[in-house]
This record gives sequence, C-alpha cells and structure tokens, in this order.
Amino acid sequence: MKPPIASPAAEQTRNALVTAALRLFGLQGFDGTSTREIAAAANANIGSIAYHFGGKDGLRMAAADHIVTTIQSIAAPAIGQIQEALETGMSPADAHRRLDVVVERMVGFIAARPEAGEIVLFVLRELSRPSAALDRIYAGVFEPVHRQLCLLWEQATGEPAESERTRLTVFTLIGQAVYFRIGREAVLRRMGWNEIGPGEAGKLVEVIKGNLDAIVAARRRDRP
Amino acid sequence: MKPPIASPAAEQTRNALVTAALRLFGLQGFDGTSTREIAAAANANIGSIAYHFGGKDGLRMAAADHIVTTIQSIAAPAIGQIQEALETGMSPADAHRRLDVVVERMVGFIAARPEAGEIVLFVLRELSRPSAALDRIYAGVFEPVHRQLCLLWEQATGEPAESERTRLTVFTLIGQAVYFRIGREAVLRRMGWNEIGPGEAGKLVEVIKGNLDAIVAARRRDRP
DNA sequence: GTCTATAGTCGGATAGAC
DNA sequence: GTCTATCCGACTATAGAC
Repeated sequence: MKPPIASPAAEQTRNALVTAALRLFGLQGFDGTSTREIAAAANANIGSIAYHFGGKDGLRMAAADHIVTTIQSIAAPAIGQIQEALETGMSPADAHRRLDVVVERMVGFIAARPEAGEIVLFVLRELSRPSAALDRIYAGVFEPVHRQLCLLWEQATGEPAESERTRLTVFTLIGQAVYFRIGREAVLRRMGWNEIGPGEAGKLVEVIKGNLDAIVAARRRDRP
Repeated sequence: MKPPIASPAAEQTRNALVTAALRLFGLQGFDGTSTREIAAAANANIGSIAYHFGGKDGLRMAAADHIVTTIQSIAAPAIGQIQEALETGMSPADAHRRLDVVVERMVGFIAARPEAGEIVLFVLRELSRPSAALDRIYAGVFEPVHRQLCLLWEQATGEPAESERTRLTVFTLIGQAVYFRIGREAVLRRMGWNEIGPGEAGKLVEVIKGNLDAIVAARRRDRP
C-alpha cells in the first residue's frame, strides 16, 4: 500500500519502479524478471520495492493500475464524444465513420506505438496467465471499451449491440489489430520488414479498414 | 542430441519429456517452468533431461521440432490437395470454398481443441520472445502455411498472392482466429462463457467465415 | 539409461543501520 | 524513506553410483 503522505522524492521512486516494472514484465514476463533488475532499471534500491509495494506482486498490481489510469485518460475524450453522439443520435454512415477512426487509432496504438507496446505486451501476458492484476484491467479498460464499440456497431449496422454476433464480431476487429503485435515477429519475417513504424502501420490500417468496410457493408445488406 | 541407438524405454522417456515440456512451457512460459516440474510431469528423472537434451534449452528445441513434425503431418494432406488443385486450376468460387474450409479448420484448431492449445500457446510464447526454437517453427510451419493461403487468396479474388495487401490480409484472417486463444480470458468474461468448446467454436467459425465472405466479395468487386 | 547427491547460482524477502 | 547485508529457498547442471 502507498503510504498516506509521500514526499516528492518518494513519489518519483514509486513512479520509476512502476514504469520499469511495466516495461520489463511486458518484455520478459513476470517470472522472467527479477526485482533486482527492476530496481536497477529504475535507479532505485531493491528494498524500496518491499517498502512501496509490499513485494513483487504488489508491483504487478501497481503496474496494472497504472495501465488503467493511463488508458482511461487517453480514451476518456473519445469515449465521451461517442457517448454524446449516441445520446443525441447518429446516422449509420456517421457511426461507420467513427468506427473507421477507432480502428485507425487502435491499430496505431496497438501495433506501432513503442510506448504503447509495453502496455500491450503486459496486458497480453496477463491474459495468458490471469492474475488479480487482470481483473482490474478487464474491468477498467477492456469491458468498457468493448461495450462502446458494440454500441457503435449497432448504430452502424442495425444489429443489436449486445447480441452474440455483434460482441464476437467486435472481438474479430480487435483480433486483427492485436495480431500484428503478437505475431509481430512472424509478420516482420514474412513481409521482409525491419520494424512496424508509421509507414508500415499505415498499410495495416488500410487493410484492416478495408476489411471493416466490407464487413459493415455486408451486415447492413442483411438488414435492409 | 539424441543418442544414435535408443532403446524403446529411452524413447518413451524422451517423448514423455517433450510432451510435458511443450505443455508446461506453453502454460507457464519457459522461465516459469522448472526442469523438476517437467521431470515430475513426465514421470522421469531430472537427470534424464540433461542426458537426452543436454539441458533445458535443448528441451525447448526438441519441443519446437515436435510441433513442426506434428503440424506437418496434420496439414500435409490438406496442403497436398490444395497444391494439386492449384496446378490443375480452380475457379474463384472453388478457391473461396476452400478458404472457408481452411478458416473452419484453423479456428477449430486454434481456438477450441485442447490438445492444440498447448501447441498454440507454446508458439505464441516463442513469438513474443523469439529464440532459436522459433526459427524452426517459422520455417517449418508458419511460412509455408501462410504462402499457401496467399495462393488460395489469389485464386479466390484475383489479387496477386505475394502482393503486400494479400499477405497482410491473410494475416488479418489468422489474427481473428488467434485472438480467441490469446484473449480467451477476456472473451469468456465478456461472453459469459465458461469455456470455448465445440458449441462456442461453431459460433466463432460462423462469424469469422461471415467476415471472410464479406472481404472476399468486396475484393472481387474491386477487380471485375 | 536411470537415478542420487551435490556444487554453484540466483531469486525474493527481511532486518536494521543511517 | 532509503539503502545494505544477509537469510533462505529454488533452480540448473554435473559427476558418479548403480
């Protein structure tokens, strides 16, 4: 637990530890990372981990919380805007356009942005080996974002937001983006790329947006 | 290295170790799994790991090789059949139908089959932290399968198999399936499912096949 | 081929000095 | 609050008995 009154120096140590832990856990996994390594990367002392977080597990939870607040602060304006539009009503074309924008942002964030990469990798590791940290991330990020997208999908296609098909379809959209992070190594080799930078990310966005457009159009044809 | 002449008992120990290692590495990661644990799961002795594989790393390579031969034996007939059809020529509709079948198989394999789950998890861990083991898996499984799919895609849509867009599109297809393994925990929670069994897998197949149909149709419209 | 014993390393946690 | 020293447990690898 965080002490009630924290000096600026203490807060700085805390932040450095959380940041380093997030990066190293994401890159090497929880088991693959030692507290000594984290302390060294944060220019902090090993003992400070126990002091600030009670131990390695506490540091994992703190990293998860950090992710939740980070993403929420990034996504809050976008979600608010969508929420507002949902309440005042929007046309299917408008919803479709907003979906395009979301895909663009999501692909850029997940597949290409290096700072975001740490977060994505951390979350993926939590997904593959769920711990208490995942519960917070799921409740704070995953579920609300997925729900928003389902609502947008309903506006764009007319399919009920909470229908099984809609929820699964939204997962397939997310999956297309996520794969370019997960399978990055295979993608790089097969494409002959050295990295997924802005240029490559643009190509991914184009393809995934093309897929989205095709799927939305087909679904809309199903419900005239 | 495998000794030149192996008794049946030795071979059995070897196999038990590789099988156990594959499962545990996939579930817990390489660092998260101890050789003691593997030996116990295989009903073998700790020393036998050093004897048969030289050490923990050798066991990882052996597990990778096991995956390659397993998948190749499963996929060989399907690939041969496609290869044959490619040589004698096939209609776009025929190619599209074959793509549907591939998606069905792939989703069933990746997302639902429990025995396959071990393999998928192992591969995903290798992708996120590439080692020499990944090289074999990539060359033996990944690259050839992806290449086949690109050829099928060309037959179905008319887009060149090795164009950037085709290769990326095939990755988005794979990504849709893979995500249901990676993000399984999030999917289960959001869908209110307890597992991804045959029933759930059927729903995934339906959605992903629907997506595939929509994308293929759109691409074909682009090249009349 | 299989197993036991052991050497050597590294990890997380803690107590106590400052 | 920060840092050092240290304990104790767990791990891999190896040597040698059988």
